[in-house]
Amino acid sequence: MRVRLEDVARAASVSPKTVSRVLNDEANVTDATRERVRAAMEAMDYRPHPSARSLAGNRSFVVAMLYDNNDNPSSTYLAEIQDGVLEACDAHRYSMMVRPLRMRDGDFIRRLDALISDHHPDGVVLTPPITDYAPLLKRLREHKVPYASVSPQRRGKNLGVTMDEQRAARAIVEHLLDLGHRRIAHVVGIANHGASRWRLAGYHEAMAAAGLPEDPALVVQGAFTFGSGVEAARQLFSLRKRPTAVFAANDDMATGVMWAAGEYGLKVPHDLSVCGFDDTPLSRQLWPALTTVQQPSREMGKIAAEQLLSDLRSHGTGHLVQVPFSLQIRGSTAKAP
Amino acid sequence: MRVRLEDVARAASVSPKTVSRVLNDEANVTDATRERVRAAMEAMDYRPHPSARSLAGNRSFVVAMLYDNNDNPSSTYLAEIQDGVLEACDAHRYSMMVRPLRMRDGDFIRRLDALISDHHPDGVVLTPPITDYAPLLKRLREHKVPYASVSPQRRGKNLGVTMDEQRAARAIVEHLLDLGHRRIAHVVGIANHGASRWRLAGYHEAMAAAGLPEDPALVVQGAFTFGSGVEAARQLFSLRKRPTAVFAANDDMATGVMWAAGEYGLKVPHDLSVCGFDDTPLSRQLWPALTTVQQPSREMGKIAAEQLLSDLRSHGTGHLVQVPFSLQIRGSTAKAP
DNA sequence: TAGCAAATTGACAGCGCTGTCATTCCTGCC
DNA sequence: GGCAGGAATGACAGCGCTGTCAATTTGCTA
Repeated sequence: MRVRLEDVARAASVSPKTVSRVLNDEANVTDATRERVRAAMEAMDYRPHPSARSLAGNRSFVVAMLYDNNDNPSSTYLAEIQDGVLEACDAHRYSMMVRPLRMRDGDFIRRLDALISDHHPDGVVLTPPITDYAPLLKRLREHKVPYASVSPQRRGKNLGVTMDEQRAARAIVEHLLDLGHRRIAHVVGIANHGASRWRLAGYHEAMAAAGLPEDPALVVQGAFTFGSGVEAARQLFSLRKRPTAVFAANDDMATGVMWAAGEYGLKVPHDLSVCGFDDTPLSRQLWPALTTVQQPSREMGKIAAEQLLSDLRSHGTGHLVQVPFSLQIRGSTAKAP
Repeated sequence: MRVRLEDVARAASVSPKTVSRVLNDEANVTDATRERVRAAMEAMDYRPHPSARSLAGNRSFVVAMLYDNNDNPSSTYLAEIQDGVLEACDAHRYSMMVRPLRMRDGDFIRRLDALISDHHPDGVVLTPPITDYAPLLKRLREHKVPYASVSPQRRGKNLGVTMDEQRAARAIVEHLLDLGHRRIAHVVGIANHGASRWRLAGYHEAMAAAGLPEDPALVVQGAFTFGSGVEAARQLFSLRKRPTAVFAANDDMATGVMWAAGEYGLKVPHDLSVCGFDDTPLSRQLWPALTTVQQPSREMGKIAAEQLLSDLRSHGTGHLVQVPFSLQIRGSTAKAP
């Protein structure tokens, strides 16, 4: 039979309420008592019943991770964030609930309301690109459901985690500049995504800092997919003056660029340098391996969830954490021809 | 304030217990009463409190989806299954919990036990490759937690969903044979995975049926990844007598094969036909688009969850459903040179 | 039309915890 | 040594629902 809090209380010779206090890390328990209760819990392998805690304590121990599976960056990216969030939730004995929401759907808010009234999550983790969708944020605030974001566009006093993508993008373009490239193209991601904007801004910044004139033909729209990378590259390779390097806003598109290079008989990196962003597993499997920016997605998911949980525990302790990036210089970039 | 069952009862002039009966689709309620209660629920937008239901009814309304994120087929595949499972759970007002478990880790069973004692899932959905891991199944039975599987290797009286992958593999190889190919290679997936075995068996079957001699050099080991596809292809292209067609056990490896073809100056499909398996989004983005077998992963996840939920509701009503496959003949395969 | 079984409905306790508030146990200090 | 005041602990009700079983109504049969 299940071990209950009452059983632990009896074993530790205290009242159930005291065990509850220890369980919830509440104040006003002497160290000796706390230790005794802890030992009893341990010895009996006590597991609190989440539903009972939830019912009595008016909280759910559930964190919902919201994402947009329509307009999403890539399933690998989301899967990694999910893993990170899950790890953090696990560590704090929270459970994670995942929730696809399609921003473009009319019933977006209705589905959010349903999530909240059906499951009462204690908090929510938002992932790109829905970190900055105003109606969503408004609704969450109305329901008083705290949230933390992964790579939000607006950096306010909100919780979550970011990376300085603009500086990272600038750094990778500077790497190309250092290699002697001057005609450097950029394949942009989906418009309105923060990722697209920051990476483009970093590209502009690096080019401007190098005193290079902007050639609008070298900035091509993509959509974060392999296919869009192929198409963007075809446009670039059809120019009278081809670029000698392409910085794609993510690895999938960069892979598409490398693919298209093959079609045009361009050898990477001899004739063309290519770099991406994200450091997906794919980038290491390519040949040559892709120069890219490591974005620690899993870690970022974990941090976002931790900030949320910390803030749930004691309001005001959550922050917006910035994680460092690191360039992964690999075989796909080389001296300009 | 929250609408409670009691409020609905008052509005419908019945006892709380009767509302509960309607909520749980129990027998012995007159149609008139049932209707009246339903109307009241609707009018008041009543949402039962899952924790209260769970606590009183000794069930959790939670379905856990277990997967191996170490040795997994691909995150896209898992993400699609997850979406399907989630859809089914939502429809039945269950919540879904995801759970990575590493089969190769020593604490596999401990983590499973923790999942069960912490969250008490009413049922579990298993995904490849952990659908047939004996210690896992044993433990689930010991805990009396019902499970349904996606593509289990053993077809017993268990619940879940399958596709006749062997016949699908045979069909796609026959497609190559129809195009006049005789030297057809196969890139195998991770050993022990059902998917690898069935697809290989289908390949053998088709070749044998066509009366073609087996050339062991044409069967190369891969690992379901893009990179392993590239390497396998390099082996194949280094043979004195190259294959004219390659059937890779999944799309990622097929993409790798196409990539390697470029390295060797082989034009797809002119010099080499390539086909894959899964019909991932990637397969349509490639140029030429990949001939492959459509595996309706999302649908399969949904079906597996539905069978599980059906069986939870009334024991014995869940089945092992077989879904049809369909060949997606696209640009990557053509007449033998 | 009485009489009985089956169908329908309801009363009530209790699932395992936590919030509230009362009680007891310590301190330090005059 | 006695007492105020805060720290530690406990008693008890109740969170919102369902299981059990009792009460009532209904539908038949004789």
